[in-house]
Amino acid sequence: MTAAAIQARPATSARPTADQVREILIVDDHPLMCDALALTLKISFGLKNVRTARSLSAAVEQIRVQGAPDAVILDLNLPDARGAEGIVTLRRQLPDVPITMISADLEGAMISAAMAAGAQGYISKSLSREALVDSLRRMWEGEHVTPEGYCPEEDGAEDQARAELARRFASLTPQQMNILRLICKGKANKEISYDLSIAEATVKTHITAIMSKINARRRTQAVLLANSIRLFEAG
Amino acid sequence: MTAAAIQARPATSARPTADQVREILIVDDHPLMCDALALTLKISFGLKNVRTARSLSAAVEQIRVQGAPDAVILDLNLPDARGAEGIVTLRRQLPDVPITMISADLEGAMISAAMAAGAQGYISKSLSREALVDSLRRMWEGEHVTPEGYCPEEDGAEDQARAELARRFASLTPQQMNILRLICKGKANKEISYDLSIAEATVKTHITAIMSKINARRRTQAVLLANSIRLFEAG
DNA sequence: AATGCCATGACCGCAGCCGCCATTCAGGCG
DNA sequence: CGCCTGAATGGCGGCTGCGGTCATGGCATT
Repeated sequence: MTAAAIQARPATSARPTADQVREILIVDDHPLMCDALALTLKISFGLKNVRTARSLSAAVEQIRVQGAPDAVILDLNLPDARGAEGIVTLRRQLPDVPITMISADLEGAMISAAMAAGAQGYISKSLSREALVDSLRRMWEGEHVTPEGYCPEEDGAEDQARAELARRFASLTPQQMNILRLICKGKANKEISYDLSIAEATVKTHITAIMSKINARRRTQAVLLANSIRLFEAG
Repeated sequence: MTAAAIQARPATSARPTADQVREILIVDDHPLMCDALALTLKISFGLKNVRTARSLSAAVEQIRVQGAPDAVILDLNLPDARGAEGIVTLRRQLPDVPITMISADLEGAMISAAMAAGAQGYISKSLSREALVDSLRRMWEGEHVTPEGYCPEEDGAEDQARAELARRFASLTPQQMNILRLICKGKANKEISYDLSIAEATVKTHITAIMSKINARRRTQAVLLANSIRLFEAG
């Protein structure tokens, strides 16, 4: 499955190069960081088309309207998506586009979660311009890039299982993701139905679909699975 | 409640000293580490009474029979207790005894979890003899000792809330802890009853008691609370 | 006698599974 | 072009069984 996804990249060349990246999308709610990144990219890579979005939902909508970019830079902590949710969601729309995670938090567990979810790389917000540019170029050439201090702790099998799990979560529809998020806050079906202004019966139906997709039987298992790949961070 | 527990320390001196530590208990399933620690302690502190236990349950039983030691050194990964469970359990029996966590894993989140659960300090297994002895002495004098690279990220309020939560978990009875552990694996009541060879009705009663103690209403909330202080690590 | 832990069965509401319908969108075809 | 169709998504109510509460009792320690 993994190999197939990688080979699905349009075969303009056996090995992608950074030159192919013409249009990029930055998703970050922090305006300054957004501008700084955009400027750096324009200068260092000569990019003209740098798009930005302030939230995950805005990014999704923009991709739907304006089409797919050639690369994405994604903040870990967005107003509507903390944790791996952002990657998983964008992976649905952009199966072949390299997604770079950017964050101030360099905790090992978070990095592995992001990589397992399908990120092309993970870089620190406090990186120097040169290092940033270099990391991005390497990612756009197909390399997986992680911060220095991070050792992959690749058990192989375990990591692959988490990637498979991330793929399952990626198959959830937006509404299903909303409901799962509330489940993972410990809410009851009735509360969820009120929050989303739908009938409790509908909530249950969605939950059944979620369970089926992620291969869980009890809702507690769903919570555990979501937490195991850090789908939603504390909030 | 908190103040009472702290003041319960025998008022032999306003400020405890390392000299008061005469008898110590090491809880570790790794025989070599156990022996190495015991030897080091005997030499460096002149201790004669070094007791050992290979599992959490063995430690609990030994304390019940032989009485309380003056200090405890506790491995993070025991066969019957991974994560903060060990601290929480021993804290029940030994509210006034300094418990030192020892582990190879230096992840920040795990350290804060252990400290919030009531550990006196946290030291690495790969520490030099001098550093080890020094850290232990400082802990036994009342100081809270954490590894070098670790910054407490004390939000104060948040950390205090977690400590309060750990105290609540400490009030669980052994059987309740067993049941909570299985709940946190995503098991259904019927499965739990089978695993523990009791009636499902009994399981439910225990769960109600657990919920009441940790202030949760749905079982998913219980799972989230347990995970938030890393009561049980993956297994 | 009193307290704390464990265990049980009966009761009730919610969780999870079923079948069914409305809307939307993409594509095939007269 | 209009129409049909099928797949995907969101939505609903009913049924069964599990999850959570209550009242009760046995057993050990104090």
